[in-house]
Amino acid sequence: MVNMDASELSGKLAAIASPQRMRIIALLTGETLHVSELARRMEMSRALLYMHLTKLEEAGFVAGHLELSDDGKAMKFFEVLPFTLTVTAKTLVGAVAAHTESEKV
Amino acid sequence: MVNMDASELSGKLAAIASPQRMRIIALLTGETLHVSELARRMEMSRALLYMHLTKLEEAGFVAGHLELSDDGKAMKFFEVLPFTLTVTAKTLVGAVAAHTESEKV
DNA sequence: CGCACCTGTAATATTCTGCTGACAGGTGCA
DNA sequence: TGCACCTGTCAGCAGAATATTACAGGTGCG
Repeated sequence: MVNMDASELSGKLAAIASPQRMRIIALLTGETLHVSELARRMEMSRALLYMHLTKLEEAGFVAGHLELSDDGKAMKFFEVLPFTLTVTAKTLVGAVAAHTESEKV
Repeated sequence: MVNMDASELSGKLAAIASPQRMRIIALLTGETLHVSELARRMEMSRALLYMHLTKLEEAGFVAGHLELSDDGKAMKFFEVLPFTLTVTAKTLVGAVAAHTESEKV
């Protein structure tokens, strides 16, 4: 991931910019939880949580995988993927340049 | 700026997450421009540009100052402020903690 | 069987952003 | 006086993001 495209960078930043999603990552840091449990701790509906998790997963911040518990119940666990995102003016210049570059058909 | 509050961090990220605003910073990097000129290069209305500039200024990425041109016309110039924004899972944990902390009345 | 868990999604309402067009005001110059 | 520049703001609208409710499906347990 040497040079990030403007839209890609924008996607990542937007995904992480939401306070709710920041909380999700904070909760999942150090501890992997399944969706329902996470929903309880976040005090939000599962439907809404799915929306947030999808965005985080698309941006590459978290990963989910289905697991069978001891008593045979299917549970989807989510974990945070290690990441470091650094943004400077220079980064942005590069991203914008890479973007307009890719538009040259 | 040792520890950033969750809402503050969210504000900064949201401000910089927009492709349009990324372009603005890219254009202003190395060269300070006045509003009307910037609007022409961005190919957008001044009203819209003001909205973007306001967000960027509130987030601390750019700064604007009024200047008198040689022929006495008032022109508002904008420049990018040097910044480095690094986000990791740890950063977010700290931001969220700082935020809930500040809510303890 | 009924109950308590779980996953997943569709339809819907609500709130936030981005954007346009129009306005009011200022200066210099022919 | 009229034109070409500039700054600054407000009303309004379309679309995106956010959030809720409601549904359909599955498993184990008493």
